[in-house]
Amino acid sequence: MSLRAVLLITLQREPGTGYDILQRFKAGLAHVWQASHQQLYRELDRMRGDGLLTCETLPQTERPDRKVYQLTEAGRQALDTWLAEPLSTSPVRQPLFAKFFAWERWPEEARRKEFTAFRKQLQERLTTYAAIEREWFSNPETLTPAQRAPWHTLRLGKRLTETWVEWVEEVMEED
Amino acid sequence: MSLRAVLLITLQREPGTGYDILQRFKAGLAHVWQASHQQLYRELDRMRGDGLLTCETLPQTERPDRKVYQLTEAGRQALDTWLAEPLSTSPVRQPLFAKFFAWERWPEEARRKEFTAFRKQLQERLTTYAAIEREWFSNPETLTPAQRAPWHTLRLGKRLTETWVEWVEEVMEED
DNA sequence: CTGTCAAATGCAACTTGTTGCATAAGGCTA
DNA sequence: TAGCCTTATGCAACAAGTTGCATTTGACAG
Repeated sequence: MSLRAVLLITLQREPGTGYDILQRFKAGLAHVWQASHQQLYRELDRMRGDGLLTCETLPQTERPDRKVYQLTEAGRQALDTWLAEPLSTSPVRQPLFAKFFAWERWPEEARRKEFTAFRKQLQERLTTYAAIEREWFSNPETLTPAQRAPWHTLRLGKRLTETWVEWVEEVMEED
Repeated sequence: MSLRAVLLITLQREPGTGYDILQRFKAGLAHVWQASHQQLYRELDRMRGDGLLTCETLPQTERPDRKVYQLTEAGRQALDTWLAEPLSTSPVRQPLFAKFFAWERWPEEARRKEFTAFRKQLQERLTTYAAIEREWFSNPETLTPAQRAPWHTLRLGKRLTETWVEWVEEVMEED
């Protein structure tokens, strides 16, 4: 259901095509949700089938046609219903932690590589966050509550990632 | 693949039945991996089919039979292969963040309820962590590296959860 | 002039995870 | 004595996510 909800949210803010949404996923929405183009196109078509979206095909010369999706009244209602009901907790799945539980069989070199690569990923993520913050939230005091909300999510993402980095570095140092 | 890996790890430490593993999942492994009994039984049977596990049926009077699974050599090898190769990054999926992106349509009351329930979950998680810490890691200095590793995962879990709690409280206060 | 990238869409097969239901016997509680 | 909990296993249908492949045109690099 959650992919649906995310699509309802982005299309409610602004109608668009599968490709558009993919770009949004790569930009600011990247720390909220990620999905492949296959998944998007399939889900959009299903949502249209379920009456949550309308689809308008804009023919283009020199390019494949664009299919612009837009919320219907049923779509807006579905979104409101989803917002109103509390989220269920998602199951814990931490493959990295699993490796820690097999410490004896985990070769030292592989371990080091894993930690290094992982820290690099985390630091790249921090760079991305910083870029988003600069571009969209340069002065947080002037934001409206609705604009402030996504800023909060970014702040948390940053703090969590920092916590991860500290931890990996501690583990690496000790190892 | 990761569920497989987790099963290989737990069964390598000690052979057991699907039900046993389910209990381990509820106890110390709960902050690493969670899965339903249906998933476990199905996966165990497939792994046996793939030659990673052997299965011995212990008949019990007055109870359904127990099927004790144990790693084969191929199973140990599969585990080592998995440990040696670096983990791929898992896609971001944060339904709560998604709601923040629909702030205007998210009714205040639903928001408050969500935050309160969420904070409660986080605090319960912290309680669980504390219990695990008391039971298994009461004096960390005396641990061997292999015992120390899962303790690290617990520490990170704790810190991340604390970060979440701080954040939710900030957001609640501001809202 | 060949290859790759970007724009734009999609199908098909597969794996993974969820939900609902089922069985069977003993113990415990109202 | 009826109903639920625990032990112990599973099937079947479905939903969600992944992987591999395919199409069309223009632009740009080597």
